[in-house]
Amino acid sequence: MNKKEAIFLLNKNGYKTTKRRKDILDFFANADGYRTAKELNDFMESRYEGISFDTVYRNLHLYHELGILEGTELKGEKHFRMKCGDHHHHHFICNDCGKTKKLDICPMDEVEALLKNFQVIGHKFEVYGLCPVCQNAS
Amino acid sequence: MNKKEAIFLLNKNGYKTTKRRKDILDFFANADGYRTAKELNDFMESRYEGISFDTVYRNLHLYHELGILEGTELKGEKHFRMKCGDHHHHHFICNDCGKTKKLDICPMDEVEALLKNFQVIGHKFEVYGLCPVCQNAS
DNA sequence: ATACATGCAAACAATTTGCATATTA
DNA sequence: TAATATGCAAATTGTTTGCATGTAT
Repeated sequence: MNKKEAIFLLNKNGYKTTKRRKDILDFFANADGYRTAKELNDFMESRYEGISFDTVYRNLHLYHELGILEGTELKGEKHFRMKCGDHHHHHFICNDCGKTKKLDICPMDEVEALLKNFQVIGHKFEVYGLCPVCQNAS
Repeated sequence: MNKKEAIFLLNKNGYKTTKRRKDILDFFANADGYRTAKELNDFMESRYEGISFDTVYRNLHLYHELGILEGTELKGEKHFRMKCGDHHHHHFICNDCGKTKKLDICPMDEVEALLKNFQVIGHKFEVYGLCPVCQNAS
């Protein structure tokens, strides 16, 4: 997902492209990894005098609903990143900077065979650690 | 982990075995799956007039710290279950009842090969869906 | 012009803390 | 009895809502 596609999705669903919404997309486009509502709000505060947390939350929720962002829970906090929608995959996620690396492995084929009488609806596979950059920093 | 081992761990670390703590262990021993703080509190309220949420939270936190319980985020809420400590594995988790089925597959061997310059610290692999019982119920 | 978006304030929910009292070892 | 656990009330944090005003289409 990139900014242009996201704006198309917004308009298609009857939502307006405001300056704030575009800046939120810029933030995630540059982030290249998982970010919290707080981090986004800090960024937005640096651009707008008196922006409020509700705008941040409302738009995070909207973007998540529209499939522009995907969310996960890291270290007890909700994190979001731009959804990468090409094909199914999982991520390595850096504990320090939140950046991600795509993992082109999915264990579900093997697993489904073990779950004959169970209805599988979804799954989560995430690997955590330190990326090369953050290893050197610490 | 069973109740006896948990109490041993409590004492070993200088914590006392109160009636409430034993009941919390009973709750998780019978649950056989993931439960929320709210569900535990409801159970405790049925046994104690005027028990307070802080006792529940404090003990969940303590048990988690001691490795008696393990936690995960399901449907936006923190859930806990008795830790099963024999050998490394993952779980199928029923979206309805929270019960789990052990999955004796771990995809990490394959994955580590992809992460040569990354320091892997942990991982999460969970499968969600409906167990046979809950499929019939709905 | 109309409908949607935002800021503000307030509400709400989940979780944590300080302190006096009660309980365990 | 000495140290830990609990209940209560209040504080903290994260998130959501109603409403008047502002802005995009």
